[in-house]
Amino acid sequence: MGLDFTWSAPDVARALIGCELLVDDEARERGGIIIETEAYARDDPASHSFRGQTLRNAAMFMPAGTLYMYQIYGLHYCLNIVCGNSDGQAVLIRALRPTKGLAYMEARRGATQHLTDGPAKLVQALGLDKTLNTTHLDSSIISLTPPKHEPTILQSSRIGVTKATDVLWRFYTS
DNA sequence: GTATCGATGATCT
DNA sequence: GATCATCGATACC
Repeated sequence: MGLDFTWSAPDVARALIGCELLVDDEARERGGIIIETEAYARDDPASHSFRGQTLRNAAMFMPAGTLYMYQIYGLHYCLNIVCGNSDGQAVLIRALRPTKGLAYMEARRGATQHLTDGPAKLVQALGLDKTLNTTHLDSSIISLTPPKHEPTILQSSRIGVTKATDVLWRFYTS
């Protein structure tokens, strides 16, 4: 069982809850348990892919498992994993529960609280940058480990979007 | 604890 | 010129 990124984005978003996401390069291993995700699809007014492929969202139309990192509000970066069949689907990683590399992440964030409780915060804490965009998970410094036991999954409408607010594609666990 | 608001710049219309 | 898949500071409860 586990997880197949060629699944639809909502299925992958649900399956990612409880997985441990670790980043390991020559500096330090750091990461945590994924506790919040959001799915975005092709025919989805809230998705970057809704109006078709552009330079920014090109990664979303690449094969499943490709990483999509974009800059938002001119300041922050967010991390997505592409799903489906090169058809404009992706899952936004919104929050982690830190498990490893606390000191590294505290240094990256300049704080000891709220290290990874937001999509841009976790990117900063993990020390990721836009060079990961369009690269593939399997050849990146990021690894994913499935949960030992399925966590309790809750869902809601997506955060910070004004379109398709009736779609319950935010998945999280307490 | 919640609410509001400004920062800041790439992207798209 | 408008729009952001956000965050942090501030004010208030």
